[in-house]
Amino acid sequence: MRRPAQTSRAAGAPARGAEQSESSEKKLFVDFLLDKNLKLTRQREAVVDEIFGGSGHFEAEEIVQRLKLNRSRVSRATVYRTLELLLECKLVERLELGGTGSYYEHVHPGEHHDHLICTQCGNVIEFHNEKLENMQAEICNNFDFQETHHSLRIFGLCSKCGQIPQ
Amino acid sequence: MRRPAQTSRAAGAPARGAEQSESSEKKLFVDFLLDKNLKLTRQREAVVDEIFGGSGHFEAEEIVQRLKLNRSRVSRATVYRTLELLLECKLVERLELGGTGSYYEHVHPGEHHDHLICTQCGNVIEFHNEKLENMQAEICNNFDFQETHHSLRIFGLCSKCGQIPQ
DNA sequence: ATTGAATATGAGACTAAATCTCAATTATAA
DNA sequence: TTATAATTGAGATTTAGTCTCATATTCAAT
Repeated sequence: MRRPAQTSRAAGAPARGAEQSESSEKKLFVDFLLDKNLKLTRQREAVVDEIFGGSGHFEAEEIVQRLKLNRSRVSRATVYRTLELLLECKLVERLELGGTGSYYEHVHPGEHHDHLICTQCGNVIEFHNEKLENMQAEICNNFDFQETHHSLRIFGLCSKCGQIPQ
Repeated sequence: MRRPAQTSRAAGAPARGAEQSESSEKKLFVDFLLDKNLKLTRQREAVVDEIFGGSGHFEAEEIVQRLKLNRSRVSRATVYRTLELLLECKLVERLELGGTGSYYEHVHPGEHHDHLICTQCGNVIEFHNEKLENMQAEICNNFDFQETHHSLRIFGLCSKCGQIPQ
């Protein structure tokens, strides 16, 4: 996986409709903060705006840099701390692409998806399959396991890379 | 996840029967080396013996230490390098438990399993579900994606931890 | 508006995990 | 035995992320 990873949006993981505005998601975050007696600071707001404003997956360091270039000054520590909060309230998911560090992605409420990861070109394809999700729920049930979140990653060669003889 | 992680073997991921001896798996590794014009060294053999001899999941550093204590001297670099080879020939799988580093586990040929990971006590439950695997294969097929491997992790509270009110 | 207390931040030190370097060593085929 | 390609080890280095703690900020109560 040499090239910087890109994201394709697949059927089943459609672009968010107009019924879910960015500000309503931001409100979810603000409510989450209130609920935990945490404060809405300039820095947290900047991080959230940056993440909700972008698309695809990103590294924590990328947010640090984007903030540095574009607008407010937010420290690395605060970016990581805010990402933790966003993970907790499920507006962001962590994604390990097989390399060393973690990627993150903004997820719209109730729109979880899984990933096909091309180990050749780095392309990441999102998909969602309800039957798969249901079966996982069933398995959890069998084990009396209370799921909070899950991650399914399928690694291999995408349609383009699969055609080139290895 | 505070305590050192432990592994439970669940139904569907049974203990290996007598029909698959450790030495036959070692032969798979040796053949893999030969096939790639790689050499069977004392160090590689020591790493493989250590891994095939143990059970459950482990960190790379753990193997470095176990080798240091028990028998031969093998450098950290060589342990990591040998793990890469074992991943490639699918005798070992990498497992990210949500913390910083990676875990590995010895997998017997054709016996892949997935994981339920308790974020409270660190317990890791293995499971295998053929229907789930088939559906994944179908999804790959739909995307013309050639899978090499996959990883499904379900995080949450195990039956014990789920009973304790949060 | 002011105040106070709890919460948050930033700079940079620190840690952990993994990779890299390259001179010296070793396995294997001829 | 020899040639050579592959391998190794020690430790430097990189990377990703966490931690510390003095200072600053938020926000509810006044």
